[in-house]
Amino acid sequence: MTVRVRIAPSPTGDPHVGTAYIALFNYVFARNQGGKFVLRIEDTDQTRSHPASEAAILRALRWVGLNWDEGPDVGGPHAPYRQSERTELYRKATVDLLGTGAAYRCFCTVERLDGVRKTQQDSKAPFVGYDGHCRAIPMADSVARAAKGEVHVVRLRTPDHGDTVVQDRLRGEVRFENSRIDDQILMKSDGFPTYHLANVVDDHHMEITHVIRAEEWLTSTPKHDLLYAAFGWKAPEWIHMPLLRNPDKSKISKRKNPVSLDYYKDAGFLPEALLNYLGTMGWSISGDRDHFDLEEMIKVFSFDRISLGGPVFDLVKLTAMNAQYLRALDDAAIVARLRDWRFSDAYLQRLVPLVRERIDKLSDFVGKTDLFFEADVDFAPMANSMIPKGRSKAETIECLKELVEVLDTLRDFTPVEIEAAARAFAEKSGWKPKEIFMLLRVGATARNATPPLFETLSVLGRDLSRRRLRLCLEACKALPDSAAVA
RNA sequence: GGCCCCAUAGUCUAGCGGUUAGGACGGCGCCCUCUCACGGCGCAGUCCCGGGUUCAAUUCCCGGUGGGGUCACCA
Repeated sequence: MTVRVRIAPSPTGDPHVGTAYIALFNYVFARNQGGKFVLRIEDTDQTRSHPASEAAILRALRWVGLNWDEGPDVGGPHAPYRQSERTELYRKATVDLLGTGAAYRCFCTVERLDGVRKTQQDSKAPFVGYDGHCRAIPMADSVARAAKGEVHVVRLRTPDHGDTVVQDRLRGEVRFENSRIDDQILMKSDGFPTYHLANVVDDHHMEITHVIRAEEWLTSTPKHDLLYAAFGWKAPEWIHMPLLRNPDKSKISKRKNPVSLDYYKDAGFLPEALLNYLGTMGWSISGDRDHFDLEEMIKVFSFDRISLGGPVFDLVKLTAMNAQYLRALDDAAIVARLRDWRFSDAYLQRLVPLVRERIDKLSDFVGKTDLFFEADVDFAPMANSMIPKGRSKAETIECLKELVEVLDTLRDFTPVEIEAAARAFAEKSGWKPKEIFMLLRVGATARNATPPLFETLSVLGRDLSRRRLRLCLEACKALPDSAAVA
């Protein structure tokens, strides 16, 4: 059997805890079965792919112990693994489908599509999706128009009647009415495939037998089954894992939960504790135990022990589990972990330039740099200085929210880039640069006096900065409305 | 809104027709102790509701309710 592990690197895409969660189950199942895994990198096109992000995701997965450099390994024969390097395959597949009539060219404009969708939504139609406008274009016309260079996409012709029954390993039969399945776009007008096409074509050529992915894909699975059928290929076994949730039960998101593996690393969580914790999300090793390591999980793994209620990712419980792992380490091991984490020469050398003028004795160092060695900081003592003079609580909250988004869009988290973005934001928002800088300082450090702001943010990194800004935002919300200083 | 998935304490879960409904986190209390932690012990707290099926439903079926997902030339 062969399983695939997908990673989707985007310009600012961080290694996501959800990616690790799904990767974990793929990894464990494959190792349990003595199977193989194929890594697939879903860089959709030139504008969105980002090599640095790709590397960061792989590094983070290795950090938690999911290592594709060892073991029953990456299926070399199926290279290349980047979607952007497999376009010829998708093109050929599309030609095949067009030839058999299983797919057709659609020349509709985006405007027309938007109009159709709006009409359907406004009239509360039971089906919202493509209306089949281009289905009836005769083959000869279709070919001629394409040859003339007319812009078009390629859609799958889905059946009008009957049902498509998806076999899900965890749920059994899941039935969908064909009349409600959209004529899915396979090939975009820019010549790149959609996920649906690339996914099916790659999984087939890479001889994937088991697809373990998140539940959010369940409703598009009938389209994938239909696509396999159109090609005359055998579909893999589908296994849809429950979705990790925020405390409010919605799908886990960075607005409500730290979601980047880099956050957990920076905050000083032990990778084996994080992995163990993820293993208890929707899966159990037995009735009275929740501590286990990767190898043990691999040895006894079974899908029969999956529970389908979406598990809430609970930082408090993760922290408790981490504490137990930490205590199980001997002193020397903890020293080694500390070194790797923040007490490396490399890290200290980043800190020293920031504080050398601020320390009169070596012993001042710890007091001046403590904010770099903390993860979540306490805003309670800052209650009186979070809201800038002359600004309202609501304004401050809104500003913090937008600042987080600004930081999220930065490609490299360098001081120069951060400063430029902060100044640009000040210009746009009508806040004075000084005000923005102070808000950023307080929000990211819970302190009024710090080393130079942009260098500080850069060293802290995107994930710690974001987390602290969010915590500050929450602390602001908890303030009485009268907290603003006149 | 249509479709799809799900439902055991606040949270993660065990259970797969008959159990005092088990474990973990969190909470509370006690013990240990120069403090604080750690550790140990204990307590409180759960089968969403309504119908069936059955001698017997947390467990099986149906309906409701609730939560979630999904309805893009994103993945």
